[in-house]
Amino acid sequence: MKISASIATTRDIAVMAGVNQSTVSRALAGSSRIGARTTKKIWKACRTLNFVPNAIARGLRERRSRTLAVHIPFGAETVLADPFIPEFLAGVSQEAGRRGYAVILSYPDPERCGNEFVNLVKSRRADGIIITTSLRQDPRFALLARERIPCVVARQDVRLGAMMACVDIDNREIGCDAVRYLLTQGHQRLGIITGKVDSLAAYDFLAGCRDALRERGLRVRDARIKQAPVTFQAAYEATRKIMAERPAPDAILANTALTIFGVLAAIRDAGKTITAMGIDSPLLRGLYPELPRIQSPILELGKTMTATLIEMLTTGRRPESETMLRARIVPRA
Amino acid sequence: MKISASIATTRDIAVMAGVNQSTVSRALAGSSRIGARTTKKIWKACRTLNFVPNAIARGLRERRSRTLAVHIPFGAETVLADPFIPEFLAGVSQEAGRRGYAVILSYPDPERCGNEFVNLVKSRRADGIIITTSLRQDPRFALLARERIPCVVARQDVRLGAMMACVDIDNREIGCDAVRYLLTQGHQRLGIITGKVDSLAAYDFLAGCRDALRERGLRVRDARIKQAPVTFQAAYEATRKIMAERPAPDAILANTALTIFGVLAAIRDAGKTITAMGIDSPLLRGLYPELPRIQSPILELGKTMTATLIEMLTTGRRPESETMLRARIVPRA
DNA sequence: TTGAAAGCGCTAACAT
DNA sequence: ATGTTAGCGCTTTCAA
Repeated sequence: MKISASIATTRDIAVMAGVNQSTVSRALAGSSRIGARTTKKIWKACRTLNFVPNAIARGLRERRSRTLAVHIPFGAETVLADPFIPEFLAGVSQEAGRRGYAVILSYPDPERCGNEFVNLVKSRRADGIIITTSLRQDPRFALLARERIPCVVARQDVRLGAMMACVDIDNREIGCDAVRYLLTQGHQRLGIITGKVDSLAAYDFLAGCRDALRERGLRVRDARIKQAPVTFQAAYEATRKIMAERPAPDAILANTALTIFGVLAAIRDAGKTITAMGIDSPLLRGLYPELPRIQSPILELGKTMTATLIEMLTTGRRPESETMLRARIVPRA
Repeated sequence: MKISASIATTRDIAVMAGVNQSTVSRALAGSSRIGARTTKKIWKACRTLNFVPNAIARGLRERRSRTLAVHIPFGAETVLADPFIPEFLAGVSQEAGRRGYAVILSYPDPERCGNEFVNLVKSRRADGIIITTSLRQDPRFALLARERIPCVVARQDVRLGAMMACVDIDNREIGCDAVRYLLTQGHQRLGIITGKVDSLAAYDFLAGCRDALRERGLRVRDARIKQAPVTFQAAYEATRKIMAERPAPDAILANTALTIFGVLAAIRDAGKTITAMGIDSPLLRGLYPELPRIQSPILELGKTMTATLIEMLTTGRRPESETMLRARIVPRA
């Protein structure tokens, strides 16, 4: 019985197949100029020895690890509850796996510095970074540009470094489409709950809302707009305040998967029946199937960011333009 | 201006500090027998050259990558929505980071085979695996044992391999405590919604429920027990069925963070006011602050599994016993 | 206390 | 079509 089934090296394969070690390497890499007979012998040896190539050795030699890091720099409370995260990670993981890349997870540790994620690349553990921050003027971006870290980011108001690409969901369009939809449905006085303005997502979303309001000849200040942290509690409180204003809103719009639940709870507790519209999630769909929703392509976002990063790592150049993903409005049932 | 700030090697440091490359290596490893003056020079050179050690090279030499993989083998729909995941990953990531380990994410790709996670270790990308499956008789376990993969798993009914350790939340205790609590509160006819029996979590949870029922002299069949997939819809339907039975239940208990919402929706739609009790989450706490809840130590589970795996990798031996984490009952507000 | 040298397992340039 | 050889950047004997 074999003691250990997994320490076979290309050398062992070479010995068993009676060829040179570099021939093994070539055969496994799919080089064309290898004899059919030799190839067969090599593959057989691989199977019997249960060979799996040592990715570390390959990485050292090739100077890349075929691994990418995904950094999720939210505040602690959001990180633990946002339904965005599992779906996004699944997208990243699937696309990376399909292309032979592994994924390193880089959560921020609230206790620590928070910039170690660049070291994942500098230490060659990862070839590039996917970073989901939505902060405006995030200091991380200067760092990434300065260190020349290949990365894909959500759209930013900063100049992109040479190895930075942009993929995002078009939040401005979301805001615009959502407001248009609600107005079309006959709603007159909208309440809008967004994250704080230091979030680019909230900023863009609001800009889109304003576009749609103006388009209909409505003054922006006719809408009740509240900016609150992306937590259940904050959204709840903001909604209560909006509902207390006169004239009272007849529809409320929220721009994150989490806050819409705070909105709904506040509406319920006030005993009102106001239409609420928010980002779709399995839970929202289940709890309030009748409500209109914004379907954000989170899985696709993860996949596209990943594909873009790998493309950039492969070609060595960043794409000419940003990629903007479209969300979809799911009308009231 | 430096073209690239991050390709410095120990050799470069050595040249700059005027010492041998191996001296640099020793100094950085914190070897005691290095002159104070030399150490100082080396550190200075590291700072000016912006040195970050190449983890790949070190991994090749040390034959370990100081990286661990976390594998999340749920069904697709659950993976995308389960609030368990972000919190668990945060726990893993924090503990790993604190100990100088990186974390590789291994989601299953529904399209693919699903056993590639063992290759993460065989290819030396990871030193060990954290695996969160809760399936009874999961075939993965035989595989992990056969391949001698160091891993930490949730408690299983299988014999553990030499390098397998167990850390789990005590689901039996949860079931027992929850039923006891509801009975103490004066509820007489419990409905219980769990995942399917092929889930060990559901199995143990039910066993605990039975313990508590018997303890009070109640027959198990007096409780309405429904086993449904861990999805919103399934829980909703199961709850409707339970509520239709006679005598009708006066409290319903659910054992996952997701299903409780299906239960609550069904109760709401039926226009009843039945107590529901489920696993705590920020959303549940926000939406129904008055309900009793089961507080599962998910973050701690992630941390403990990680600590256990690293301990095992360091010592080379698995711990003598399983670790069981306790959940806490949060009473009705 | 430090230097010299070997080698982890792989790829690739150069020979044959 | 295949063999030879030289490293990738680090840790770790073995000498001095």
